[in-house]
Amino acid sequence: MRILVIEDEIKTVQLIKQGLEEQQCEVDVAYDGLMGFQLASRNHYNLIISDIILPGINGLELCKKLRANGISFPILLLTALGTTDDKIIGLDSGADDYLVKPFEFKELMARIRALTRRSIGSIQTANVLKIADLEMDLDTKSVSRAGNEIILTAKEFSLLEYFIRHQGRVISKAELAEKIWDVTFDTGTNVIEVYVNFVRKKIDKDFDTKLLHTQIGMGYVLKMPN
Amino acid sequence: MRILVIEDEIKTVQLIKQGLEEQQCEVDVAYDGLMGFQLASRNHYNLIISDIILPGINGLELCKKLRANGISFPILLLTALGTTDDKIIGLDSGADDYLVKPFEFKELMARIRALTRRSIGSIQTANVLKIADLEMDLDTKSVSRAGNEIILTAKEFSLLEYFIRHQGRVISKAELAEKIWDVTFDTGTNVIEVYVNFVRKKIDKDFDTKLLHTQIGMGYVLKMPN
DNA sequence: ACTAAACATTAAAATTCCCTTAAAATGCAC
DNA sequence: GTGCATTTTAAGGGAATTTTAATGTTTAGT
Repeated sequence: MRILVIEDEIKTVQLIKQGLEEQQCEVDVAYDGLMGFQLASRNHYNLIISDIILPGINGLELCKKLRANGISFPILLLTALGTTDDKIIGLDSGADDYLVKPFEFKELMARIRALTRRSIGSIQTANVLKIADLEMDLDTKSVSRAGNEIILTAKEFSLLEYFIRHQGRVISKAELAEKIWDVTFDTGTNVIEVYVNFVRKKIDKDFDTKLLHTQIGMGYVLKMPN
Repeated sequence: MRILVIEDEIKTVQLIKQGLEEQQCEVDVAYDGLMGFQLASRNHYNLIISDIILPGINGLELCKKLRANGISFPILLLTALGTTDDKIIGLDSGADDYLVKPFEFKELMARIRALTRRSIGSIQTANVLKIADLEMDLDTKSVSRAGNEIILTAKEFSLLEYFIRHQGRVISKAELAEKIWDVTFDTGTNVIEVYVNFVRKKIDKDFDTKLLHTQIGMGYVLKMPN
């Protein structure tokens, strides 16, 4: 776990750095906003902890700059500015969490765990897409509904995957043709209808609540019925 | 944006639900932990807001159960339990954020924005067009007025979409023929009148304030009456 | 108030869209 | 190449949508 701390107050830095290192984290420290920005741009971190009041660029501008540059790792703002409006400005400038000084160290640690859980978890947890009782495991390429295994062919799998990833959205045949069949314009074929029928037979036929619906003239949706 | 609120205190629910709906969020409500779990398992949400003290399963157990079941959308715990240890327990049971009651509503909204920013890969918009209490979701191709769902066919949808996009402007039949029916000149048909009638039946008939008006000799306007 | 034009409404006709089935083509392993 | 599974094409039928057409109502101008 790599963490960047941006803070000019030596005492706070010491406290955080020591605490984090006890949890086996690698900690980099920047003492002003510019240095923080440079470090964050050049290296990959699991988390940035930043003060708002900083020499050079302040923490809010730093957040915005980082986000504008496409840097997406979690940012926790840690500051003495404690009014509700301060918090709103902080969060809206791109931070993921906001903790007001003085704080208890164990709360900081819990918030750090919450923020970093995702990035770590995503490596370990299985790659499973879900809607209602229908599950799709992208690693094992297996699909099941209500626990019953469903065997799909490659095309059927791609099609269903696209539907699950865009569940709730009505997807036009033109879009499916482009994304699943890689054809840009209609070639007067009905493959899509045939494949929707195949998928339906497998995921919906034996079940009461149908998931794959057609909106005539618009496309298909995968969703729970109302 | 779909949000699930799990809370047994009616007043708090009212406040949150109303505030979120003003921001064009779809809000589902569960009044106890079990119902919350069932809704969260069956549907896809962008965020769950849950109280800790709940009838049935409490908020902490709910978090753990949801995470154990592979449900990964953000959870915000909202509770009166404000000690640091409460927060730590909450965050460590799988929640992403923890807000102590009483809170200012605008802080809740800012935290919601921060939590959902990520999951909405495309912040670009929830893709909703609106006029008065009439809403049109371009993704789900669904339309509602004052919360009541309205089913439209493809042509009706296109027509209404054109009206909403150009609300307040008087649109001639010639323009509609060109934009919606792709014909450049009049073929002595009355399809447009028929379809305006269809749309009116669905969006205006059951409501007091009519939105789709005709300006004889000029065309149609979608607007609030004066 | 009367008339012609513009629009609204309704029902039936025409068409499009989609589902389904089966057969043909393709790809793949042996 | 043969046989099997997958993918694509083709065709028929049914239902929902779209259009036409006929009739009723409102509006604007005289």
